[in-house]
Amino acid sequence: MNTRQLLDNHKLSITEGRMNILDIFLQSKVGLSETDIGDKLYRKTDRATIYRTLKIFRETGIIHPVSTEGSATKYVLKKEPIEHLHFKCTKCGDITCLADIEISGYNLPLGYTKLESNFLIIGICNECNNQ
Amino acid sequence: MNTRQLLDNHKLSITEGRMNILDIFLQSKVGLSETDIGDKLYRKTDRATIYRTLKIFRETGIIHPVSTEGSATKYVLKKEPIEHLHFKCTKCGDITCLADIEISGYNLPLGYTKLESNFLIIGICNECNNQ
DNA sequence: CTGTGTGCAAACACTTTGCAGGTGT
DNA sequence: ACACCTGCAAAGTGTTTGCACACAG
Repeated sequence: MNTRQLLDNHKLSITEGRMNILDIFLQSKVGLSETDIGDKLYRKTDRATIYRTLKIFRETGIIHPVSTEGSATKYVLKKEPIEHLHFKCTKCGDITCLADIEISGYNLPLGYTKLESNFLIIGICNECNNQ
Repeated sequence: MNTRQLLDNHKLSITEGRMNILDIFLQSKVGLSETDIGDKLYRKTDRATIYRTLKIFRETGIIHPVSTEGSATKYVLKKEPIEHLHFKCTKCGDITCLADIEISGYNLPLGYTKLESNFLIIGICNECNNQ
């Protein structure tokens, strides 16, 4: 998936800054916060700009938040709309999508409407367990 | 459930401040943040104290966080250890436990260990839908 | 050319920390 | 009496906003 294409699909103008940030998401397997992104850009991009970009990416559905546990909000690229788990490792701090695990078998009470969902498991990841 | 008893069960010393805060949790059906609690105490209690109390209640397992979406962390009393849903209404902002809905039917990948979990649905609650 | 994106600076919201004095056991 | 709780003040993060200039379409 190409960054230009992705921005265009979501009707966003194509700027260098947005492509850089999108690139970082495309290359990351874990959830990213403003700070994570700023670091990877060697802080050459203003924080306000990154926050604004994250907001727009979120609103247009390019990314979605996976966790805010404890501190900054972390985001990942939006995958298929299947409900799936996110996993936060308390040792390394990384947040990953367990996209192959689908959640099912629940019904909301009468009168409730679902817009979004976020299923987070907190624990120790495979890599940290094998150390 | 009595506040004194509850604090004692968790080996916490019984102070007026803690009983007040615990009372508020016992009487609330929705998740509460520091600000929510401070307001209900007419801001007679220092913010730092409330934050410290929330931290201790969380560490001892009296309460657990249900959402931080957008802003302050909200907590509810810990119920049975069954995994259940939390629901955040985007209209009224309230967060409630859907304690009668149990989540099941998923397995973590090999090597992953679960410590905690937090399943949040975001949408419109029954009351807000009927307005 | 015109609207939108960006950097800078300031402000705001949420949370934590050190210290001195007060309270629970 | 001693440990722990609390208030106060300050500081530390995370995030948003107004404005002037720069850039994309």
